[in-house]
Amino acid sequence: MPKAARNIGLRDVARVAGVSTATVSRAMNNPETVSEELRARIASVVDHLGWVPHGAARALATRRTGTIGAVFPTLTHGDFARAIQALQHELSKSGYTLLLACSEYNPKQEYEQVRKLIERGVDAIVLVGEAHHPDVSGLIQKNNIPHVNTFVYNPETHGTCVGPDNRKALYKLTNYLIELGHRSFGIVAQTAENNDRAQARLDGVRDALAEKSIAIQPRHFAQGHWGINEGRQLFRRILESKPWPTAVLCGNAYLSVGAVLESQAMGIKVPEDMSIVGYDDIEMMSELPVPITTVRVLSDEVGRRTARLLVAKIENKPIGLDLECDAEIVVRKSSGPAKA
Amino acid sequence: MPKAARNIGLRDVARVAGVSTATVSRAMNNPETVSEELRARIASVVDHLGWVPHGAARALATRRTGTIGAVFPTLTHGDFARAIQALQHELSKSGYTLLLACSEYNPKQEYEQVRKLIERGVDAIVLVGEAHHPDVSGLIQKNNIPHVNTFVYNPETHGTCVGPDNRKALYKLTNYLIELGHRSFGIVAQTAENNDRAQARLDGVRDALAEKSIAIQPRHFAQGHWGINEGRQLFRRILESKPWPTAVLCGNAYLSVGAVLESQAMGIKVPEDMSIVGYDDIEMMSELPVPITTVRVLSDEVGRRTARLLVAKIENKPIGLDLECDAEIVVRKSSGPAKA
DNA sequence: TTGTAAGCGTTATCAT
DNA sequence: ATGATAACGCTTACAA
Repeated sequence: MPKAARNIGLRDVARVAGVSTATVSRAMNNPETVSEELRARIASVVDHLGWVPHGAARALATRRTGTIGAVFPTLTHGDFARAIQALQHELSKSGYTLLLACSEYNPKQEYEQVRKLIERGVDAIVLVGEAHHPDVSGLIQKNNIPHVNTFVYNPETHGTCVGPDNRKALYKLTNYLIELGHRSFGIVAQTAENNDRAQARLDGVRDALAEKSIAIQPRHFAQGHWGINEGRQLFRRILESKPWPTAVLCGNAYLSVGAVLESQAMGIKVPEDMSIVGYDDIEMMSELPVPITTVRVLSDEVGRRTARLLVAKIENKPIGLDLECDAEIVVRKSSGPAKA
Repeated sequence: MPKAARNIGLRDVARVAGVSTATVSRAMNNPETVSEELRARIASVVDHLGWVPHGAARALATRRTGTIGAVFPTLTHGDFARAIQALQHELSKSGYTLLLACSEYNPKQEYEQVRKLIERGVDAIVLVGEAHHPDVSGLIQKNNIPHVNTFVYNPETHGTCVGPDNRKALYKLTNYLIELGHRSFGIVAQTAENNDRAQARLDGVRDALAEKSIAIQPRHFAQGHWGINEGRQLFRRILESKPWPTAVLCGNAYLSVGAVLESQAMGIKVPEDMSIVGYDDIEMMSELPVPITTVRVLSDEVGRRTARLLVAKIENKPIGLDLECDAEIVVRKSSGPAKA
């Protein structure tokens, strides 16, 4: 147990200022209901004593903590990091603070984190994706906590999600390649395990191909996680035997960077011999010798809108906000017409 | 104001289980002091009622929140993100949660964030660097909160910092280049404004050069922030007029990637015509066609050790831990002997 | 406009 | 081993 150093409290301020505790409290939270004179006197005492209100006590009394909980799969992906930063920035404008946790793509861990966050009394919860541990939604419901699923948009669950429509995005991207004449595709996919967004993107590709009766050969399909080196390996595996696909779709930014770097190392001409496209837009993709065609989602925008949506929910205000974020195809040099 | 839905509380559990509130509390926090029978009965009631303890109330009673506050300049730099993730992971093992804020390299904002964190009752605080707003240390001291400065190591402030010795790291790196015969240096520096680590690194370079009476020509010194594109521009600016330096030191990973990509675009042979080195090690640096020599700091390790140090401080345990993190020079193809 | 006093949901100190 | 009960520091009816 820590020392018993009685700290400065509201009562001390009240005593020194010669007013009641209620007045000090009001002076802090509803200044307009306190006479100017007292307000000034109290302010100076607060300053002089260096009093910092005790959040837990306030939380206990108001039943609100001013704290928002977020569980992200990882913080090291640039898009999540940007979203978190924007989320944090926007929330702090409204006086909220971010309580951050990390699930490491593990649903059980996500559940535990959510539980902990609720215990900490968060006023709302932010998650990524719509696929969660079966008990998560029950937990959130039971405690009656506003929540938002990010990086997904699903018309059927409107109002609870903010992000791009992953399926639609890759449906569009695939059709763009089909229009360029491509008929043979390779996929360097991000594993869809515990990742409904990756799954949705894969579905988008498959839907688009199915409409043209194009099938993907098993040997042209490779799955991995994340990382330039992994992208290289998977890309190489797809090209193990000929004939090669004329277009390769990559599941995320880093996989696509790896694929393009490997293609260069192998002496493949991109896009003349082969088109390579990615998902997500990180700076590197436009700076490489062969800039990479990709889908750009403004992650900061996801974060910002999530923040606004949350605040609206917490404060029971109307949601005047478009919850579907654009997923724009950015055409760069790595894609072109299919080789004749 | 939110609805008044009286929630399930400790008293409800006590009532249903037919014991006192004190016993329930004990059963939760010191199970060994409660008879097996009651413990089981209480556990089942807790489960059945779906009771989640109220953190704020607990915090009010114990004067501890189980929450650690951290203020980082940004979350989008890979090294910070990794450190935060490791920090979070390690802290959660000991039952702590991370309250995260972002200063955006703005000291005043950092101060505000620290203040807010203290108000939220954090048990300890994590900052980056040792240069803070003048009032920060007073605030922390006054509230008697354990704190750690990360990504710095300074023997003079031992026990309050965890990280690499930035000055020493670049002193070593510079000497490595000097030993390769380089005498004319260019610097693509990270601006040192509000960034004592960048300053320390710059000092390391200058100290090493000064020992050999080497001066840097003003036109060979460029300063920027972060980003591949910025690295390109600054690199190009340094090469505006001849003679060129034979070695270019870059202030961070992205600046060095930009420099190397630009050197390739300009047809400069690296390392034959020029050596280029960076600081920090991100995956891309080893995957580029010309892998980049750099200084590797294990940011996860910084995060992990910070967590352990904090927990030790909070719980008044001895610190059995090396607080200086290695900064290892990783030699790759981008550096070599100076051109004759 | 200001003061009084009853909570808010736990923990911890006493007794028993 | 268990129970009563006083904190913990603030907010907020309700009274004045």
